[in-house]
Amino acid sequence: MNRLMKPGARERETLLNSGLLSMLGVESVAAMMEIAIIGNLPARQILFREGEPADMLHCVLSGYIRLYKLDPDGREADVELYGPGDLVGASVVLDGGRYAATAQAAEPALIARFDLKRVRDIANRRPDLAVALTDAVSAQLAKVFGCLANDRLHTAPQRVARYLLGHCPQDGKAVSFRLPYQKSLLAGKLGLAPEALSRAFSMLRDHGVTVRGRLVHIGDPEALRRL
Amino acid sequence: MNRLMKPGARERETLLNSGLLSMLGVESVAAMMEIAIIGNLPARQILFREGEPADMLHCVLSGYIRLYKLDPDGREADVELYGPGDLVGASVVLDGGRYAATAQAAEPALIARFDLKRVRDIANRRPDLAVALTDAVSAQLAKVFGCLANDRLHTAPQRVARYLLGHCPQDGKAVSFRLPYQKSLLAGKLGLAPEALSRAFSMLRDHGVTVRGRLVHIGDPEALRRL
DNA sequence: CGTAGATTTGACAAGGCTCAACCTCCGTGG
DNA sequence: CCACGGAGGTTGAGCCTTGTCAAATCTACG
Repeated sequence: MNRLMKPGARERETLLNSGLLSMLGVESVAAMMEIAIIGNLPARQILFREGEPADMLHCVLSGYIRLYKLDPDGREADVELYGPGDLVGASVVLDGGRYAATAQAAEPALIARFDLKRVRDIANRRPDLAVALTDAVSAQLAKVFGCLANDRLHTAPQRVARYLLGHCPQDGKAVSFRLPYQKSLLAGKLGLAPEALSRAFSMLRDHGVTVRGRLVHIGDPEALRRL
Repeated sequence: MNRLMKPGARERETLLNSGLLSMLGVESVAAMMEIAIIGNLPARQILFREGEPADMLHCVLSGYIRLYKLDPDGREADVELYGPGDLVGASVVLDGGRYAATAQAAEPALIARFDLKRVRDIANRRPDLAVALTDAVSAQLAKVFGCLANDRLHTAPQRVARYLLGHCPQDGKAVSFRLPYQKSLLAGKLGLAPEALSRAFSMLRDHGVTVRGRLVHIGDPEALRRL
């Protein structure tokens, strides 16, 4: 990890808007700020590995962090992709616990780190933090349930269509936007091989979806929804 | 729901050993006991449906509760299977939240219900409850991560082998045991069609696994692990 | 302008779902 | 006591989807 530091004005600002801190009272925010350490991760840097004793909680400030599990044979399966504001490693607020998966910076990223022991100390004193943590983890759980069901119920083109719809305004108008990360990352997030994602995109061409690089244009959101 | 009642001696005993209550101090246990309502569910009874406003937290005392999500077309995908001691619906300790999936008794079951508002009240006063909730939800999150990765990395026979190994003593000796529930439930839990589970079992016959009804015999756990 | 990395495409094979038939317990009622 | 019927489970056939490997392109950025 490069350049450890105390949060400066920029970082405090971002942290205040993060999923966790934004739910806290001023005193808990202050306590968390007190123990926050900002770190700058180069792309591909590992934050922690599956099975290691968990000693840190992380919050993404910018960039993306990929959470994945390894096969005995070395194959990887992504289980989550965290972006700005997300809590990483919340699956082990358990003390004495171990990380359930490996976390890696998918691109250069800025994160805040909190010593897990100290977080628990604060949580034991300040219920608002404990409750906010529960809420954060609950939300992640709900999201993963959705992902699991999505995997089991829908084909690749359907999953991609859903993903795209999730990034559209809900009115039925045509839209364009930029994918927030590489396609290979998106493929992993959706549980697909990159080739399958590519093929899914080309099938969606027949349904009004145009992709050039990271730029996506959706001609008819309603048509996508009908897939 | 049939026969609502205050917990009797039997139920208090079981509750005390549940994942959540066993981590609490005596006063929090008392507070939770105070608001617990015991309910008796016939098989197939729905506890709550996906999308409904969440107002209750549940804890399984006996039997199994299946958590699943529905497709627009009516197909179901199981996302979790809760047994005795497990917390159901923890994915929404969020206030104002909605249930993320539908919960149904897979067989006649006994459960404890807690009013979610009151649980939050207690959690706001007693950090040990808030922290215990976080731990419970974290553990579920870690489990689902495992499930998702398992789905994406392993074939049907491999998933079944892993499941069986998870129910063996870890020494390498041969063992027999009873499946805790029907095969169709197990299939859902593993993300398989019942036919696929059946075929997986028959492939595992070549690796020392014998299945008759719910009785499973594993001749050589080590061989299974090597799959 | 070149190179490393990212993406696409094609050919294949394997894996798992669906449908449909059959089988095996078991409990019920004649 | 036996036939019947239903639920759960197994088996077979065919098809669709997706992972894998290899090669061709493409793209970003130094």
